Amino acid sequence: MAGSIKAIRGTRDLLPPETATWNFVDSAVRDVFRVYNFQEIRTPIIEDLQLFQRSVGEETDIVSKEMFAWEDRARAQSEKGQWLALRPENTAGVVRAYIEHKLWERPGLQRFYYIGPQFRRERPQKGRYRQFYQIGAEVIGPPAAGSESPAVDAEVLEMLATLLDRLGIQGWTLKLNSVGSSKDRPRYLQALRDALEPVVHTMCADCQRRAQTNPLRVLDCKVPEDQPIIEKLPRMSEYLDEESRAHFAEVQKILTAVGVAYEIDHRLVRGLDYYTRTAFEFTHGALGAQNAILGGGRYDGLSESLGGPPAPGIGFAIGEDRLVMTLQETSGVAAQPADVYIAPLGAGMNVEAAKLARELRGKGVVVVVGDETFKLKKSLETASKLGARFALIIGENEVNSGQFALKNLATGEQAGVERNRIPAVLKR
RNA sequence: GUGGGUAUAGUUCAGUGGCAGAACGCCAGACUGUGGCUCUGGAUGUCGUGGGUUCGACCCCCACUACCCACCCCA
Repeated sequence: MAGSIKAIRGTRDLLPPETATWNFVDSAVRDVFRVYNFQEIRTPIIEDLQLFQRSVGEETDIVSKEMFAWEDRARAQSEKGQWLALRPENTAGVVRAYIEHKLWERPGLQRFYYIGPQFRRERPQKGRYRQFYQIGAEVIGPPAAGSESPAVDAEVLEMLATLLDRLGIQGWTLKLNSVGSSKDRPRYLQALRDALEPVVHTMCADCQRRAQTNPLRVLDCKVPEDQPIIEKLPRMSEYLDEESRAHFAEVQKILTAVGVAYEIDHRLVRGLDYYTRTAFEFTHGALGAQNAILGGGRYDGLSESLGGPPAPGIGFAIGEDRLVMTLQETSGVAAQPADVYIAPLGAGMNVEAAKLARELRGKGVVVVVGDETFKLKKSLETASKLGARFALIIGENEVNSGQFALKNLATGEQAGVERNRIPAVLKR
């Protein structure tokens, strides 16, 4: 319809039967995370803009160009308005909540997971939306609780591998790198800048820009001509101090021991400023250009940069839209059909149908009810299209005799069933 | 933000400077209370929006918008 209101750019409606796949993913996630003792956290969709400036980083594309942000009305004339933003990711909100509610006072490590919408004002394309959904988890806590342990990193990665396997996703790749601690990073960045300085003018325009704004991103460049240069650039691994090196080695040792396959990718970098040390990405070939199905890493200094106590952590975010996409390209999930379609036949039968439907639903039977004005032919046709297993006819004959006509729509068999036996017959 | 492609029925898509099409779907019918298969009939479109050229534009031109793909960035 021309002129009618449509979903706004970059947003979309998720309709049945596709929503069945989303529900399948959600429940698999809750199942798997539960046995790792992760618990759900729900944070607001709106946050103080500063939260993202101080965590994700003011210079990142996400914060500098892609935020939905606005100034809230001031409450008093003397005050200035507060800048609010739709969350572009959820780790910052979780860490904010951790600090705000003093969750370090709780025993041990905090293990949270979340499932929810995130917002970035990017140009939409395959696997990229302005409102998109992330499934994420965070492990965070005081160092004394073991939050810095490489065992935590390995456990999180192993959990992800378990989840993807559980979902039946095949052909994923785990890419792993260490981007260094806050002590390692400046030394590496300096080395990178020094190495780029004499050669950057021969590189692509994007790299020349990146060399200025975010030298790590140069490693990401896909321009073929630049590859020989990038291969010769210093690697992060050469600039890790002894502690970081041992940490990363231990993560790999455990992964190998538990049988999770990974690839070291020296050029893997993350786009958010808060990441330190272990960084990772799971990719999948079926996704097109946006091939990262999930990404994450350690953020040892994030709590402090938000005004909290030392609380190292590690987390990840799964792009649920992309996950569902790979699932649909491989398997797909069928919507649950109705157990029975009740076809009331003739005046007064809607009442009988409603009574029976209520009883059956109380016993967990999935019931769809037709209408007494429908011709039987139409009711049966609708029942078939819905994929119902049975059609139950309620007409004068049935009410008088007490024998209800129950038809198996797959076999075509039909039999009279006493009213009190109907639930038993319909049980799967 | 940049580039390319696309825009016609609910969906997937044909189409020609001179009355708008197919398939699937939807609705109805093929004698009484029996679906799937088949047959028959029907409805639905301001041909994305706004301008322009023309006797006449769904078709040609311009602008805009949206969607798709890619860059960028990321999940």
